[in-house]
Amino acid sequence: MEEYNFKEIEKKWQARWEKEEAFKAVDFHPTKPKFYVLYEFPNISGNIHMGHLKGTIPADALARYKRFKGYNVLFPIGGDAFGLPAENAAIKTGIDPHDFVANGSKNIWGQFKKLGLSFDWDRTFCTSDEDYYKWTQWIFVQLFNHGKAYKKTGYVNFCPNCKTTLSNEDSQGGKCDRCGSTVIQKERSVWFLKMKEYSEKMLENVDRVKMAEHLKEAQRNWIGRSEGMQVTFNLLDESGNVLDKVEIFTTCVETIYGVTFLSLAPENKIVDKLKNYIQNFDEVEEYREKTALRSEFDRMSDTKTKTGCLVKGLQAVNPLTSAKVPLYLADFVLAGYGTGAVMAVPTHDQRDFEFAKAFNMPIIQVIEGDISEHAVEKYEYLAKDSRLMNSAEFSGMKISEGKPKIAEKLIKMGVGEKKINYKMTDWSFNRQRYWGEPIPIVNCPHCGAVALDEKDLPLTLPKTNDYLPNENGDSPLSKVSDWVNCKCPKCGRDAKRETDTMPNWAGSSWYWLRYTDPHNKNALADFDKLKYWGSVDCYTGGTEHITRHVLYSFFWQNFLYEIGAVPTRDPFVKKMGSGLILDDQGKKMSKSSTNGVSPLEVIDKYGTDVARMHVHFLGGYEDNTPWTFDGISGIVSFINKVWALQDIVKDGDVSKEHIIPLNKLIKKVGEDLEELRLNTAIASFMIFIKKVRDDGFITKEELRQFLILLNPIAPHITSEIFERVFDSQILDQKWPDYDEKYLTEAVVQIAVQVNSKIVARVDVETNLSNDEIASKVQENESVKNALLGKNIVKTIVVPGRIVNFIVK
RNA sequence: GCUGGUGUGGCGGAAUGGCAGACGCACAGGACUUAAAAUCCUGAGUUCGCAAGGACGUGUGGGUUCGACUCCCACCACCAGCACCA
Repeated sequence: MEEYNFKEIEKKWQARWEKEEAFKAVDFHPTKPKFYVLYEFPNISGNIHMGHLKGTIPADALARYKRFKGYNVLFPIGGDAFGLPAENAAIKTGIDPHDFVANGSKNIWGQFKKLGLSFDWDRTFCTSDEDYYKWTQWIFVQLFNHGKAYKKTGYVNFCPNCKTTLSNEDSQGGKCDRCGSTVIQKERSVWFLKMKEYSEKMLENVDRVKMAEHLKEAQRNWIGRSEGMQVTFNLLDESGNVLDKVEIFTTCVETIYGVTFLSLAPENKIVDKLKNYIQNFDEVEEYREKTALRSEFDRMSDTKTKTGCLVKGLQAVNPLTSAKVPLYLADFVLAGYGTGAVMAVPTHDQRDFEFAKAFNMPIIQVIEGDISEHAVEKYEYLAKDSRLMNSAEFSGMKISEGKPKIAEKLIKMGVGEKKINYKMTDWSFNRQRYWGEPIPIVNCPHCGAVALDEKDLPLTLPKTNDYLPNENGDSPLSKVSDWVNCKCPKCGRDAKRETDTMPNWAGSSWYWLRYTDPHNKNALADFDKLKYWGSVDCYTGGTEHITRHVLYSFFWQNFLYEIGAVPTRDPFVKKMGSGLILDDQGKKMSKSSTNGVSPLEVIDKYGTDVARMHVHFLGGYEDNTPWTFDGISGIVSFINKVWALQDIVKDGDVSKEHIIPLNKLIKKVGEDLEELRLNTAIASFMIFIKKVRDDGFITKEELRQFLILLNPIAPHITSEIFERVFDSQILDQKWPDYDEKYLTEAVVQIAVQVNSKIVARVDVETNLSNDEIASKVQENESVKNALLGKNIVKTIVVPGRIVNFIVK
C-alpha cells in the first residue's frame, strides 16, 4: 500500500462534495426528520483562525453524524458582513466595502471548504446583501409600527475613537466592543428598541435553552432581575407641610426602620420641581454640574469616595415611623435604574454606611450583627436569617418572617407596592457609521418619523467614497444629500431620511431564520419552512457573544413570534459555547497574537483530517485549550494506521473476535457525538484500532462500520478508503446500530476487597448472579487467606466491578 | 465584593459512588537498521525496597459511606461574568 497522500485525497473529496452538492438540506423531506446545526457565522474580515477551526469542526461532526442517523440536516453558513473590518478597510484604503465583503466572503468560505465542512452552499448570504438586509429593515419597521422602536434624547455611551454611539452591550466593562477605547457619555438623540420589556421572556429563553450554567448565569446577570418594593416617602417643607412625594426602590424593605436619609440621583427631576423650596439651590446645581462632567464609567469605577450634596429646605417622612429624614443628592445613585432614588440605611448597606460616615449622619441598627466596621449587608443577614431589632412590632422576628409582614403593612397603608427591576436597558440601536443597514425611517417636518413601506425596501445604502462622520458627529450618510433628501411616504412633502445605520448586531439577530428560506423575495422566510426547520437544534459559537448577540437573538425572536412572523419562541434548543484556543501565553489565540498559528499552516503540513482530530483531541468543546503541536504525531500515526487497515482487510461479516469491541465503539462514539465529547471518542477509536492490528485482521464488514463511525471526525480519509474497498459512496451509508448483548465480555476481571482493601483480582463470568460471584471469588487462594479465621458480616457485590467482604 | 465554574502524573486530559490516572504526548529500555529517521514491542503516579511487597496519593481540612476525584460542610487557589443596580 502506498503512503497516504493527504494533499491529493483531501482535495479530491472537497472538490467532489462541492460538485455533487453533497450536503444539501431538503425542505419538507417526506420521510426524514429534520436536524438543524448552526455555527455562528464568521465576521467577514481576513483569513480564518484557530477559533473558527475549534468552533466549526464539532458542528460539522454533529451534522455528518446526524445525516448517517437518517436526519435531514440543515447546516448552513453565511457572513456577518456589516462590521468594522469592511469599514476600516474602506477608511484606510478607500476600497468599497461592498467589494471588500464580496472578496472577503469568497476567501473565508473557500478556507472553510479546506476544513472539509459539510455546509449547504446553496444557502449562503452575507448580512450586507441587499435581499438580506431588506428583511433586517423590514423587522425594524415592524418594531417601529408596533411601538417597540422610539427615539429619545439623552446621555448615551459614545466611543470617541469610533465616533459613534453604542449600546450597553457594546460597552461592557466601560470599553468599546469594537476598538477597546474607554466609552464616554454623550448627549444625543438615539433610537432605542424596547428590549427591557422583554426581560421576563428573555429570562424564560435562558431557562429553556440548553446551555452551560456559567453562560446562563452570565445572561441572568446581564438582564439583572431584582425583586423588591417601591415605597412612597412624602416630602415636606421646613414647617412640615406636604409638598410632594418621592418613590424609592428597595430590595431590603426589612431595613426600613433604619432609614436615616434618602439619596437621590443628581439627575432626579423632583429637585427641579421643588426648586423654589430648596434653600441651597446654587449648591445643588453646582453639585449636579460637577457630577455631570464625570462619565458614568468614572462614577462607577471610583467606588471608594462618596460625594453628595444635602438638599436644604426639604425633608422626607418615613411612612412607617413618621420620622423626618434629610435628602441628599449622591452620584452613586443611578438615574437610569429603579426610581433614581433610594432609602439610605447605613447599618445595612455598605454604600450608605460610608456615606453616613462621610457626612456624619446618624445610624440606626435594625438587624442584629456587628456594625462596628462594616454594614451588616443583605447577603450576610439573609444567609443567617438574622433577627430584626429597633423595628417596632417587628423587632425580634426573623427576617424570613418580618420581611413579608413589613411589606404587607406598607401595601395596606397604600405607600408600597411590589416591583421588579432589571439592569438591562433598552437597546440603543443607531450608529453614526456608513457600513450598516440604513434605518428605514423618513423624518418629515409634518408627520414626524415615518417608516418606509415594505414595497420601498430595501432602502439601499448609497455609494460614497467618504466614510467618516461629519464634524457634528453625524453619520457619513448625512453627507450624501441626494440620498438624504426625499419625499415623505405619508404626505409626499419634502423630508429627510434618517442617516444613522444599524449596529452590526442587527443582521445577526435573525439570520438563522433566513437560512430556512434564503432566497425568499416575499417574506423573511416562508412560514411553513420556518415551521419545518423550527428552532436550531444545536448552535455552536463563541462565548464572547453570550451577553450580546445571543440576548439580542432572544429579543428579536420573541418579538417576531408575537407578531406572528415566526412559529417558535426559542431560536435555539441548545447553545454550546466554544472554548478558546490559547497561545503559549495563555491568551486567546488570534491573528493578532504574536505566536498565533494559522489553521491553514497546520492543514498544509498535516492535512485537514489530522488538524481536525488534533483539535478535538486537545480537550472538550467547551474547554479552553492551549495550542500545541505536541501530541499531533499521535494523531498522524493514528491516521496512518487507519490507512493501513486496507492491508489487513479480509472478507467476512463481523468476527467473533471483534464483535464486542465494535459494539462498544458504536455505542461510545454515538454518545460522544451527541454531546460533542470528541476527545474520548477518538480515544476509543485508538483502542479499537490497536485491537484489530494486534489480531492482524479486520473484516470488510467491520471496516465498513468503522469508517462510518470515524467519518464525522475524519471525513476525507474515510471517504477514500470506503470508495477503494467498497466501490461506493460512504455518504449513502447508515449509522451502524449496536446490540446490547454484545457490550459485555463473557468473562471480566473484578477486584475483590476485604474490608475495602483489594486482596485479589479474579476472572468471573458475567452471567453469574451476585451470590454466585461471591462464592466464586472465595475459591481464589489470596481471598481465602485474607478471609481465614474471619467472620463475614456483610458482602457487597457490584457485578463486573467489585466484591467487598466486610469481616470481623 | 457578589455570582457561576474549575482544581487529577512532566504535559493535554479519562473515570453512572465501585480496581484513579483511559487515550495521547514527552520520557526510558529493547527490536529492526551499518547508522539515523520511521515503525514495532515493553516499562513507567510518588516513594521505600535488589526483589517479592509495603506506604502515600485526585488543591487543603473535616464529614457521610463497606467504599469518595465523584456527595455534604469549611477553607485556599485559579478562570469567567457582573460590579456603587439600592
